[in-house]
Amino acid sequence: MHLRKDVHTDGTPALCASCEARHRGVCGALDSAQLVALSKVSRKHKADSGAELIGDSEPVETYSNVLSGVVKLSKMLSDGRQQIVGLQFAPDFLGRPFRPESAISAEAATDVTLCTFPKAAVERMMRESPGLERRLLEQTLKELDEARDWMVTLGRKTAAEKVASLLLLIARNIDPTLASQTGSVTFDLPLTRSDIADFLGLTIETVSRQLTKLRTEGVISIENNRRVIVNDQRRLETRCGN
Amino acid sequence: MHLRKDVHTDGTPALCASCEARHRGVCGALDSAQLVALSKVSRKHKADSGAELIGDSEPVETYSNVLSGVVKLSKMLSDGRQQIVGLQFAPDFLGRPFRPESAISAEAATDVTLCTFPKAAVERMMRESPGLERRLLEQTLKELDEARDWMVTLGRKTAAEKVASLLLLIARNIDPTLASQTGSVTFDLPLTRSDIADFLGLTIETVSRQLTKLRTEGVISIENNRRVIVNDQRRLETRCGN
DNA sequence: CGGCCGGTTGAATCTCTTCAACGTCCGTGG
DNA sequence: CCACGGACGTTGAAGAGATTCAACCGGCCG
Repeated sequence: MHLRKDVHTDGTPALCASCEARHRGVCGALDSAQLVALSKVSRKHKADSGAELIGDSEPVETYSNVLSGVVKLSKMLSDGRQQIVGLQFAPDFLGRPFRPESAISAEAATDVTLCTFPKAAVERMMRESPGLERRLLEQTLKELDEARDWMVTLGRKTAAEKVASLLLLIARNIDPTLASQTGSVTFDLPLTRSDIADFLGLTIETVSRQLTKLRTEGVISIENNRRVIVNDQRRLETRCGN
Repeated sequence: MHLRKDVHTDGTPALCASCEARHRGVCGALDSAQLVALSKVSRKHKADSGAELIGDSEPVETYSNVLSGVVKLSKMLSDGRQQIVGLQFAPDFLGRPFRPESAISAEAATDVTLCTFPKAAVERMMRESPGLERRLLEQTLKELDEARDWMVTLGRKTAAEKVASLLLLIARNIDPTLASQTGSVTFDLPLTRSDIADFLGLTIETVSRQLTKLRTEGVISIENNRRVIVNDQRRLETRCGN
């Protein structure tokens, strides 16, 4: 492993010292002085799995960075049908700039750690620091790319391909250090079968059947219904239809 | 109708004088001097229906504004299955900042008029003018909202609801002056049955059947396979599942 | 212990797809 | 001028894939 000087270390607030959002997240656009200012009004806190972070069409007074865990973004039709429209992993930015209220709801899929800022503070900083706006634009473009990728999955893939695609998506995001490995990966599913169904546009029964199919075919192993071992990522990739 | 002074009229380049993108599009963020500078390197031109505007994973040297017509954005799986992931109407901005190549392909769904700029010119202007970056962020957020809305349609709606949703989407975008009217709307479908199928994640046969169903039920009328008359927008809305 | 939640599995059902035939429009060329 | 072919669209019948409904299992908590 190659060691190098961390250019961000000097004068960094304690709160931010070990924060991933300062490197790969939006806070990476801020200098020490700005970090100090923002850290004064920010709050690091935990939320349990299932906690509602942003309610549908409810005024939002804060933005957050996801520091650990997984947040699911979802939309619902009036009759209760639900669709998860995105998953957020550390160090994603959570919130919808320029809108008083969100059109989607955000819920903790697992226990999560968040760093939460008042909306006004972030927006003031956006005006002062074009770099922050740039980062936000980049994150938004990334999310747009992901959303469009997922539209292909939803519209054109079979149930088997959908499930394989989701496993690969999670494997690649849950622990980014293992990203695009070729070998085996192990992780705890951050989603229930019901969540998975809502993300894939399927029913829980179909999800269950496809998972057991992948298991009996030796592509994955499952322990305790939640822990998944992808025996060979490449083999999983071939089942994604891409 | 209320008349008011157009604050943008002074010193505007001839090319931009009547351009919708100067009001509702990204160019609205630019002052006269910037418009003049940009107009010197921009080119207004037409493309026929079916023309490929941005190829999949092909380097992109330009950005464009859509001035008239409809552009479809699509992605394809390796075996040829296709999904349209977005439609762009005037005055949408076309292009993917910060990426040397696009992950999607853009094709003229109808005859279109574009105003095209060199990538470098826009990016320089983005650095000089935070307002432009802001506009771009807003457009990107709008596209993200639309993409997520469509994910619900793809994942959770029935074929009938999908077709109704698409008709409403087009009715609301094709002529924005008629937006959210309650009465009847008439327009030419900018998409073939095949395009519609690729946007909705269906087959052309299913699309055709659902359209005839809407027709026989009196919700819409169809002339020449392309011209659609929505007899009552509210009745169409009730069939969208939202 | 009993009930509930999350998950799995089986059988019947249904929606959408697939395959095939047919109709219309339109430009081309004999 | 009309015949031909292709692009686009509609319709019908058969088939597949996912859903629905139901039963069942194991773990957890009051």
